[in-house]
Amino acid sequence: MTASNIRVRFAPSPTGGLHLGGVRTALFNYLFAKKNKGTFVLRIEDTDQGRFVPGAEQYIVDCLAWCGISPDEGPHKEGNYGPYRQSERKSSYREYAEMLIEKGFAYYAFDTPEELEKMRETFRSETNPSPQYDGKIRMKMNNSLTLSKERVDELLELGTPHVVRIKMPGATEIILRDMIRGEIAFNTDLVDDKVLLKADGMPTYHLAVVVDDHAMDITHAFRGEEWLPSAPVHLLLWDYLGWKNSMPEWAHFPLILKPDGQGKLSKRDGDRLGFPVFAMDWKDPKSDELTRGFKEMGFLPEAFINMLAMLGWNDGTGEEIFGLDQLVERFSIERIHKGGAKFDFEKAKWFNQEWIKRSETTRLLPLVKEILNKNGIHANDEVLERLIPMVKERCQLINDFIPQLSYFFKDPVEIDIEAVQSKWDQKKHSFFMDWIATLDAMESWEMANIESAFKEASALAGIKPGELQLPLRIMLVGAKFGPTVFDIAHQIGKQATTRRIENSLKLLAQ
RNA sequence: GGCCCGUUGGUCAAUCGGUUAAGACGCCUCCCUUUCACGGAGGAAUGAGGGGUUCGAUUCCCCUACGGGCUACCA
Repeated sequence: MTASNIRVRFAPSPTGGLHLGGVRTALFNYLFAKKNKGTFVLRIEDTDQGRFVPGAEQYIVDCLAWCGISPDEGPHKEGNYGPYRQSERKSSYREYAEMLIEKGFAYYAFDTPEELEKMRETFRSETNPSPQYDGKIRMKMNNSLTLSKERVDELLELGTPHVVRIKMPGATEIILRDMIRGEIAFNTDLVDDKVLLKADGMPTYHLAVVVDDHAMDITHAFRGEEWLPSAPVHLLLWDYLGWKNSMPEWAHFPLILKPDGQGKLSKRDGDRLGFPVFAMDWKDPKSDELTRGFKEMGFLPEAFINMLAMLGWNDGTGEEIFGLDQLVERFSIERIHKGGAKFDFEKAKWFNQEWIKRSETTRLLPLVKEILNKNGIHANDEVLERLIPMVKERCQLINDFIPQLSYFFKDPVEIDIEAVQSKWDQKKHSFFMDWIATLDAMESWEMANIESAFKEASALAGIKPGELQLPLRIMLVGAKFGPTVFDIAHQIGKQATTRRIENSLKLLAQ
């Protein structure tokens, strides 16, 4: 087990809740790193102060921890490549931007936002709805390519706001080799002069990703498909900066799409369709708006991760239930799909149910206990150890343990009396009256005894036991669900059993 | 509009030129159970369209259609 020099990173922006797609990108990075005995780095891309949201970084760290895919290095776990926040690396970017200018691969641009808007307006047309700052128009703009050296120096000296743009070469074909998609060719004539360094001195993603991937010795750069169009810029930068030989291998992951309609999955879809999109609850610090997460909705992290891994990847065997260790063992970038996958919440819940079914009681107990506590039911471990195995296969979500377990602790409030009323008669009433008396006299409260007493009494009354079981269930549980009735009676005890029967008999008598 | 990526049942998907085109979710039927669930047995449902290449295309190529992404001093 020797450590390799494989290094990958997950590089989110701390702008809000951590989205499904983000977690999957992190997961695939993690799996690849672990599979290859490499290092998984977390880098915070907080270069946009306008979108920075306090608390979002800690939230990301917490989400990854919940999922069991914590980074080996990051802002909260220092390694040899820190700092891991781009805002703290700010000073390093400008020198690279200037190096590019010196080499003639980039230039200063002094155009104001208004001038840029004006440019877009004047060049906008039917055939060109979004004009770019590119090779065709850069000579018409306010930059160090069009201004005299003296004027540029003067402007810089005056502290005039400016950006640095890459000077895209003309008529060049750039080829990206993608581990999933193979070779993809781009024509540089069609790519614009992207801003590399913003007026506030912060780099854009384009510069930062290259500088930092290089600085952090990243060997494999994986990200979402939305980055494909700007890949030629990144490729060029690796070349221009003189690092071509150490450029990482690339892979662009397919997107996770909306279950209905089209487009990539967004937080709004979750709100609209009633399922979570974020890993954990996220409370926006500005609006105080709370967005529900998979964790709080009752998902096991094992299931969440498993479901995510199978969205856009599989190992070809047809097996679907994998723990993190198995995923690490079987994972391969090459088997990731090219096409996007629509998110299916029903399937997600199925994964969770499978994991609940397979989980040991000791795994489930603290989670069940917590959720019960929140709902005013304080059960001790001993009781829960008996009860959880009885109901767990009926639960898709951890939260389902509430209805499945609460009648063991509290008499049902809502009793589906209508379910028995239509077939109710005096004979059945007498049966239950008699049976209560029998129960009362019973000295050993064991399930077998309860059941045999029930069968004997029903034979005596001349009613099929089956016809009496449903009423009994309604009396004890309040509705048509739950394990064997005699099991329930046994668990809740003699007192509760007779009390619940009596209460229901009163209701039926009305 | 341009550029790029994609397209096997409703959804997730296997197949890497020759299969009755797996499997899973969901749906339906039945069995187990006079509850619900689990479990078991079945069922309906798929290669976007058109050209090639080939003895043979879901698989390779081209075109079209459709879907998606990008087209910010956001990532």
